Amino acid sequence: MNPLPSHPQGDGNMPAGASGSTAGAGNLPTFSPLYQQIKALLTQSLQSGEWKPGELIPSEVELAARFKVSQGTVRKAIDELAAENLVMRRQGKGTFVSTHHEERAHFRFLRLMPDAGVPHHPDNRILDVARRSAPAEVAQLLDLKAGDAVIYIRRLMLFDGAPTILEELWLPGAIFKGLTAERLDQYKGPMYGLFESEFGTRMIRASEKIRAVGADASAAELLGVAAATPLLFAERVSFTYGDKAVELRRGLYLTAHHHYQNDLS
Amino acid sequence: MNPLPSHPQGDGNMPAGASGSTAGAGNLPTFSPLYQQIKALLTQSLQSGEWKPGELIPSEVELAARFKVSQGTVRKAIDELAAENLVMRRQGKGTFVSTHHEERAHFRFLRLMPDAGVPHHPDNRILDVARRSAPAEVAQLLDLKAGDAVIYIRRLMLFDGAPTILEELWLPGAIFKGLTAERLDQYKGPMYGLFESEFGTRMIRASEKIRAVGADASAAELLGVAAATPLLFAERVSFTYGDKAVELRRGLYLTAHHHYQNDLS
DNA sequence: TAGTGGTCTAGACCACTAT
DNA sequence: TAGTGGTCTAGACCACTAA
Repeated sequence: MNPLPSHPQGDGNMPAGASGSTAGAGNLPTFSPLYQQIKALLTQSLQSGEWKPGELIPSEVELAARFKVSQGTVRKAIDELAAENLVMRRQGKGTFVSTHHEERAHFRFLRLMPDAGVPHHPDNRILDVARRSAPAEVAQLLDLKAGDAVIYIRRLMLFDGAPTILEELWLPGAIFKGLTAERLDQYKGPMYGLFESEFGTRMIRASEKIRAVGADASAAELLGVAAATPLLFAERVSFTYGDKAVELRRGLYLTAHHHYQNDLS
Repeated sequence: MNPLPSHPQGDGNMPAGASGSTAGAGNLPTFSPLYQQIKALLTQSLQSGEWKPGELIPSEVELAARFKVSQGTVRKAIDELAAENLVMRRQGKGTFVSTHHEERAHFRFLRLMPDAGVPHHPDNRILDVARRSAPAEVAQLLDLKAGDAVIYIRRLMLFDGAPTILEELWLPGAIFKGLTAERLDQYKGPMYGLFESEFGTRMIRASEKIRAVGADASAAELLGVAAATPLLFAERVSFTYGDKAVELRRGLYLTAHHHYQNDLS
């Protein structure tokens, strides 16, 4: 069956043209190019878990047959997904669902780099895991209702043994049910990898606001610096498919021997 | 004349295929797809000033005829240039060379946003303009020799009347000959616009390293805060075509009512 | 109405990977 | 050798803009 709601194509001999198809007869009058509709369908399959992180998705020819469009149209849809880092193309092998269990993904969201030397993976020390009800401000940023259950995590990250990042995380309780300190302690690697594997929630985009602040007594002690030491403060909201917020993260970065790297273009 | 060094195409009836053409007979054995070669040629025309910022470039069909390739190949080349913000496509009108004289370009490189309200253009107050010889560190970042002539600029930027950014700039003297305090004072709008219009040097990419620091006496006074107030410190190196460094900028940002906005993907 | 970029198709061949 | 993504062509029609 054709999963596309009536796009103007007949026997396959007549080009469809760029006519943005309408959604059925008398339905929503949404117009969009065919490849965008294909892209949306592919995204749905990613979101639903039909194709899981790290897995191979069907080939372009197979998808073209399934959707009854040309390979070029499927290709353009996948091109955009690849540009958004949702999938990865590998010539000769196929197209794979992106995963946070890859070296290259690790440092795309960890922007703190050493001033000298090569980037290392930090050691994590979980300080706190607790189930709480969301404060108003947290609830608003996570698109929850104030008082909804959230999981609160506090951790210290050490680079080469030196405490460098102090982070607080708030996660929607409904999604991350059963996340305990033990599981966090056992887990090696980036937290987004755990979220993806254990909770089926893959972070795909984030928005950060960065400021400079002075260390309070608690942060100063944990980071091993004097009180009022200037720290970089980053507030991050992460989103999964459908622009759904799934994490609020507030980090204090010690930038004595590290810097936040950003490339503008 | 065919500006492409012998790509394997005959009478125009035989598809060229994806064979990366060699550069002439017995020349550099560099292989690259046709569209990448076209892209390089287009970039040359941008760099040389054949098409100036804001201007319309030739249409896809005209370029296809000029280079003796199909329109689809030209299209793919231009697609990449558009993705890199070197050109802007406008349906029905044509493809235009990007320019810093556009609203949308202003805030792509000015990442400091007000915590509340809409972004405003800052007022600039030039504090200092001087011709100097490049310190070793500056020379290294700008890919100059230590002692080479550089232009040093110091300025204060005010948002809604409040001093918020204190910046130092180092520019290669050879490129920005004749840049005076008067011209900087007279000029309204982003400095990159002036660089582009008056000096034919267009910034297209930048790399920033960000830290938190405490305000020294001088910065504190100019920004109207107490000494040791935490400030965000951003060191930026800007590049023009060919990854040539053309600016070193060091800014201190007061983040009491503003934040550095960054989107990760 | 003419010209531009935007979409879509169909078919060819290439480069790479695995069997 | 078969299958995958990558490149290239040729031609059609659509959406938008301006004269």
